[in-house]
Amino acid sequence: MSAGHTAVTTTPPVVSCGEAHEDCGIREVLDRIGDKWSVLVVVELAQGVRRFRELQRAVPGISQRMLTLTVRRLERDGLLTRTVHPTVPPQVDYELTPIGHSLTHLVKALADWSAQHRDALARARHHFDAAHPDADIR
Amino acid sequence: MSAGHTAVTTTPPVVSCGEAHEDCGIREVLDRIGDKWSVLVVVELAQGVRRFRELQRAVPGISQRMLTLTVRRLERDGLLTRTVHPTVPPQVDYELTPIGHSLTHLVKALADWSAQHRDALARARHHFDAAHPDADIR
DNA sequence: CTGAATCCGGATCGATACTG
DNA sequence: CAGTATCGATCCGGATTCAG
Repeated sequence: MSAGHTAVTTTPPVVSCGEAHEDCGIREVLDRIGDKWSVLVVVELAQGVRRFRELQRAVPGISQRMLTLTVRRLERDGLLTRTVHPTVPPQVDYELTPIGHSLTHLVKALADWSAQHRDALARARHHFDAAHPDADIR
Repeated sequence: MSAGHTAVTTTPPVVSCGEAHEDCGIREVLDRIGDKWSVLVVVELAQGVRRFRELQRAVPGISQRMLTLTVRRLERDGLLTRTVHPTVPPQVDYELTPIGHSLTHLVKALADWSAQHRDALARARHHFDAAHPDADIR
């Protein structure tokens, strides 16, 4: 056990993945809802049952392909149910499961945080860009 | 087990982006912390001040390039500060700003949700994969 | 209406080598 | 130690077309 230098770390650990950062499970969540469309679909479904077209209209910009993939993945993870009505023309209803609904609370926390710090973030970014005109960050 | 669903018909709109889904600001947040490494870096920095190498060791798997890009972006958004000590060899300290710290609460919510539903998600996925062996979702 | 299949451009990420 | 630069693989996502 080589002593080495003792790092100064006395900060109230709001988050700590057990002892090691070990990922916790944060990555798991973000891998699921961190994509471009999942949360938007979840937000819309938080309002109630939606059909495929309704979802597509409610989430402007999403392509059929992406909507299909998104709802399929959400279904796979048990966050929503997919109900096919054997009618013609076909009708498919999507609805959040209880777990999916519990996720909306998380999304709300995200939205709240965003609303609260949006201005500060924008200012910080503007300040940084002014100080580093030729930064290749973005 | 009480039979019959207790008809949660009227679900309280936990999240709703005003009238239109209009994105709220959820996408903004996810565009920032939804990437592969940001939250892991934030989690590590939640423990205290860290140097570049310390961060890299604390987040196994991250490359120098990705760590550099990640901390630069976080700095740009005002989530952390970067302090260069004019010593030799060079030493650079990274530390969360108050805003960055406030983000850790959000991350904790994510971790909690993940821990709480991880099993259910895994079961749902397993069940789905068994029912759809040839689904091209993943 | 709902969705599958295909093609393709861009973004992301990792590995490696080099610098101060 | 703390980066920067370059390259290539991979993935994500959009547009289009076809099908039940």
